[in-house]
Amino acid sequence: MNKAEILIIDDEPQIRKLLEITLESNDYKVWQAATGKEGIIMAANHPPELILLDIGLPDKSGHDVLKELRTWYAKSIIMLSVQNSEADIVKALDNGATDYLSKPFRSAELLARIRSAIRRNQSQSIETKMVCGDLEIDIPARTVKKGGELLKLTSTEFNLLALLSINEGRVLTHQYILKQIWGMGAQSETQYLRVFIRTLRKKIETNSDKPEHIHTESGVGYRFV
Amino acid sequence: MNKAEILIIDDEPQIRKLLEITLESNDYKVWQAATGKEGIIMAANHPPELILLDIGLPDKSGHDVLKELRTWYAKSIIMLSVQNSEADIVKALDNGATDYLSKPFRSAELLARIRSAIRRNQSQSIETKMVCGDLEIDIPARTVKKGGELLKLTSTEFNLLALLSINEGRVLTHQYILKQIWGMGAQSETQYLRVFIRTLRKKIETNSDKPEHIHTESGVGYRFV
DNA sequence: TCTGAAATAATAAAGAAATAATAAAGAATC
DNA sequence: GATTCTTTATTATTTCTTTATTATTTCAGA
Repeated sequence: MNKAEILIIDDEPQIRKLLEITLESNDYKVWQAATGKEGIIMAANHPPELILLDIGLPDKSGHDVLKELRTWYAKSIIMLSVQNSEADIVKALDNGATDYLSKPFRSAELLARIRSAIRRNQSQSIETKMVCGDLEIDIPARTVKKGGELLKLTSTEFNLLALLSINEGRVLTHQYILKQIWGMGAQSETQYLRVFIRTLRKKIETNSDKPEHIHTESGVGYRFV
Repeated sequence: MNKAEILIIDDEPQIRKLLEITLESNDYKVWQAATGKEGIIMAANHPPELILLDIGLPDKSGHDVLKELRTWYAKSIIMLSVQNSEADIVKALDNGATDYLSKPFRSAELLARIRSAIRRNQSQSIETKMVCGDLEIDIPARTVKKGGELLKLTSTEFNLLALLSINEGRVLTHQYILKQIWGMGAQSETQYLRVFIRTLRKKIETNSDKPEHIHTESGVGYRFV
């Protein structure tokens, strides 16, 4: 089996060294970047299985790097920060971080979180066929069945449903959904999204006035259940 | 197992004596300093697991000692204050104190606070998914479950609960919470906070008249337990 | 340690603002 | 030409903010 590749983006050499030793001795392949810019380039050239990203970078804040990465990088990103910056956590997680770890950290905990994050990457690609109540979604075949009967969805509708269902249970922000489905330019076109959510609900919900699958989180986004 | 070491910085000999007796009989190793200056030197030479710091010191104010310690000392600092000094307490918490106790204090409460503070030293990383009694808070997914059932919180309610729960056991001052959730401009809008605490309690507490999770610290702030 | 005034907190409720749902018509695409 | 997408306008809903009232806590003085 191939070693899973992990990219470390952190400006402190001793932290990078510590992470490198810990990770390589646990059979990961490690890549390193000292600045946000460098990290983004490395991730683009050679997308790793997981990124460890420090919040306090010299060139640009880790939050900005996170946002930039999240425009195209879908796998796990674990944020690292110094102690006592709880306010950063909610922000980072809102911007799409997978998890969060405060420095200094115990290596057992680091490894546990990395395993969990990588497992999540994989489950994303494995569970391509899912059953949610009366709904059956088959992503490779691009089909959706409700109560055994095939539904007719447009391409965009299907992409939207697939995105939501892969992230079952978690809230996806409007921004994130728009970026994923319509690309960078559409991030503020919330109205698009509403219209498509409407047509989707009409098709997949038994009663579209009382949606069971697609829940609205006012001010934030939508959640598939 | 080693005894945890606690440094007391207080000018009143009878208080030091009382603390010494209480703590040593509970299996802590106690160090003592009568002035701020002395305390800083002792802490530097031999960093303890926890510092108990009196706000009213003769040579320099406890606030200054706190600030100086916080430039390098990351572990817990519990402030001791006389009664009727909310302003001091708020100031101390905003300067990075872990907790506070008003003199005279009951020894059971002292010991409970010390245990909680020392526990926090040890688990330095912040959990993004936490279980508190019947509550389950998952920050990345933005979900809260009570007794296994999903609760419906608004965006602001969730942010508030996330902030409180990340700082479990600590008192967060009104000012701090307002700044974190509503931004700089809202620091004096204490009434906002009360209204949101109210709606949160209604949703997460079994009996909102007797809140188990969100405790009020009158004149100071709130504490999540 | 009790008591009452003052400060602080909790609560309810209504009005304002922000956000979301919906319908429907015009553009673009296949 | 039918389907799908985008835009606009309107209505509905949710959330936030403010105000007023009541309850609780704190603390000084007896």
